Amino acid sequence: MRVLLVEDDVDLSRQLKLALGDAGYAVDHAADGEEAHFLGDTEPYDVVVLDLGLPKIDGVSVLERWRRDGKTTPVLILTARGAWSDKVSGFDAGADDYLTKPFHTEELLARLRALLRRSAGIASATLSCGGLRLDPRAARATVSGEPLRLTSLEYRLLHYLMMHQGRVISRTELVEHLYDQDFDRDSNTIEVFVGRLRKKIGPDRIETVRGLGYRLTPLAGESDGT
Amino acid sequence: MRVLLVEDDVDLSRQLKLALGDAGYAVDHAADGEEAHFLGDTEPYDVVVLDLGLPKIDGVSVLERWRRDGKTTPVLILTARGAWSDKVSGFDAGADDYLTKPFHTEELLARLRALLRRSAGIASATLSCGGLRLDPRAARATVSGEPLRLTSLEYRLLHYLMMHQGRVISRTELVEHLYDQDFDRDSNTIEVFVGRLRKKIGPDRIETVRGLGYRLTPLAGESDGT
DNA sequence: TCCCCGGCTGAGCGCGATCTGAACGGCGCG
DNA sequence: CGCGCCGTTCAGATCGCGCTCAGCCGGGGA
Repeated sequence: MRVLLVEDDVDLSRQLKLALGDAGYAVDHAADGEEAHFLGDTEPYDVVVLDLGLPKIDGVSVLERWRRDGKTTPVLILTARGAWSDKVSGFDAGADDYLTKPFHTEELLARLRALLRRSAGIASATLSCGGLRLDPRAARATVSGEPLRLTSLEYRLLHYLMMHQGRVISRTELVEHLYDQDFDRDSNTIEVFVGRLRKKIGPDRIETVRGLGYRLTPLAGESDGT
Repeated sequence: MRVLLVEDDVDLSRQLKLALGDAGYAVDHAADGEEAHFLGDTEPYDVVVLDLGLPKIDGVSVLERWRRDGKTTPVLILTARGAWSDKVSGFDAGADDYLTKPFHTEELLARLRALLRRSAGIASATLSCGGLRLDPRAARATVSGEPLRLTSLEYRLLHYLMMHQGRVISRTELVEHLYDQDFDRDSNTIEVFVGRLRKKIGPDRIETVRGLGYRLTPLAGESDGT
């Protein structure tokens, strides 16, 4: 999952970037509204954390523009305590959630998880597919009850696949959502990791669709509608 | 499905060509308005992605000419940010959708799917015909619930047939829509692939109309559940 | 009936896509 | 500072796909 963090306070943004990174997100950071707007337009984020008090262009304006352009990426707004009007206008502008500063990193993470879940149209807090099960809260996955030992990237890969199970995901899409901006596009890391993941969760789970990408096959008996 | 990509920016067009190819389209590329106009006149595209700022002939003019000539191919326009007047004149000229640069590849793909669906007069996001069902979003097809394992070309073939079920499709038409420009016209690949497809979806689905082509027969008793 | 033409099919080939094992280099930790 | 873990790279192996070819079949007209 890839997140755009828009925050001008240097300390806070560094701290958040770390926390988000630790939580397994690929993080891009924008320090002002202009940069935020550009990045959000350019890169396919899964979710945006948007501070409102920003240099150059105000957060609300950035959000408004995105929405006017038809972007539906979930946005979580950070507001200063008591800045009530900000909150309202933020929601009006199309925010999906908000959080008042100061806050606990934990809460931010929880809200992000919820947002991602909602935006993927998934009800339950844990993902499952066949004997596979993944709990974003604990960042832990199991195959038929057995806990898996996954590295960070393996986990992220599995997470993304499970969020979009049944769909063919192109290598490009994976790269765009697992990594942040600067990443060498022609490299076969994805293949390598798919390989490693297969070795851990069983070879039949991830189907490769030649010329298109990969698909995590939801075995029969799944509820979850698209 | 075959798409004409009209874009003069070298980097962007290369990137888009890749992405479109990945998504299973046959892609032709025109780098200026003249070429675009010629290709659009000559080849039967299913959809056109048209950049507006073009050398030689402007995108809007190209579109206007096509429309004047009676072409109804859906056209998606790419505009530079904020070029509002372009957008308006683009719509006036007969565009079906627009996207402002920069944009996410995924959004372009989603909009193209929507356009193709709309242009075929199909409401539901998934195609169905008899026990056959095809979901373009997941790039997956099923026969009476059983998932099919189709190769890229088999899938494209089936997709095209299902989009035009009930109509006789000539071999030429198939070739023109499944491949890009340079393709050896006297070859029997189509027959081979029809054969393979029949083997996978059952022999009675695709009817041969001698001397004319093939027809996918929509059996009686369709309910179609979205 | 025989021949011609269009369509069908099984086999096989070449290429590019994908996989995989091994090795490298950075980083954190003891 | 040495060790182990991890992400990445590379090169060779492998495999599947799309295409061609050649022969077969079946229908229809002469």
